[in-house]
Amino acid sequence: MLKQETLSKNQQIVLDYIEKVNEPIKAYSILHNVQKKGIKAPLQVYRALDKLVEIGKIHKIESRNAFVACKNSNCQISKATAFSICESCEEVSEISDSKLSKYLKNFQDKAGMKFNKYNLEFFGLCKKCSFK
Amino acid sequence: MLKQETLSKNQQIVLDYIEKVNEPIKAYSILHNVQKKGIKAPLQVYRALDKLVEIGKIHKIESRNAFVACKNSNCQISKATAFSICESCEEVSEISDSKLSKYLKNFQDKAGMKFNKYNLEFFGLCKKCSFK
DNA sequence: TGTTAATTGTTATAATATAACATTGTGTAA
DNA sequence: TTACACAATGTTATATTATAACAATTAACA
Repeated sequence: MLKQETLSKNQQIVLDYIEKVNEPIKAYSILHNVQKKGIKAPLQVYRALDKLVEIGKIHKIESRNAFVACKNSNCQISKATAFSICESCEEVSEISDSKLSKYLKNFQDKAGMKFNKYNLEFFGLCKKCSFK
Repeated sequence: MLKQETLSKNQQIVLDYIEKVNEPIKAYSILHNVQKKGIKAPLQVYRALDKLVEIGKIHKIESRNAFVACKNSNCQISKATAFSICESCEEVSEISDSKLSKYLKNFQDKAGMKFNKYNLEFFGLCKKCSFK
């Protein structure tokens, strides 16, 4: 079988919802919100999430156990992710900085380990929150 | 009250164990292993973990929900963490690379957000596993 | 010594995620 | 077009990770 070109029903339902809310959202929150579409159980959501992460349509914000839609149209950098996270309002935005990604992709640790993936999460206060 | 200089009893028990195992370990695994020391409940472990993370004695590997002792003696960089993670054997090592940390500390995103903390996790195969 | 904050102990429960198994759908090649 | 292989689905149960709430105790220090 060739690499899947179209999403399955559940995958599409979950992706549609994540793209609609446009902010990090948790698995059980997704579940509550797609039940009207016929998805009834956590596993149905988690399986869709797994696949969507795998193909780069969404990313997991590890420190928050939440998922966001990928903002890099064609998802070429799904194995090289960076986010900024406001510790006050929890706003998350994906960082697309070619210098940063180039730097990290080429990073070699002292043990000579070759990386094929990384995830970077920055924490701080967003502009709005830093003036409060 | 001044900043705490000595660890509390539970904090010390948990830290001792984490330092002894010398690899990432999960909260409930810690719990099982320190029950002989009188720690009975998850909360006792989680509270110790929270404090130890806060003061930089340990770090959380977010993608694995596991905790490791900090390798940087005086823990000055506890707000700037980087790890390499082998996706095969799950070996984790802390990266201490002053160029990398300098680069990331000074990174400015396009929204002008000022960061006070970051966590970076690299994934790949360690030397041993890449020859299997 | 009185006050405040940190820590502890304890029970219960919330939140996140996977196991196991039976069934159905889909692409492709004989 | 049938048979195969694999992906996806549906379902129930359960595992794993983490916090809420509240009472009691301990430690620092003005």
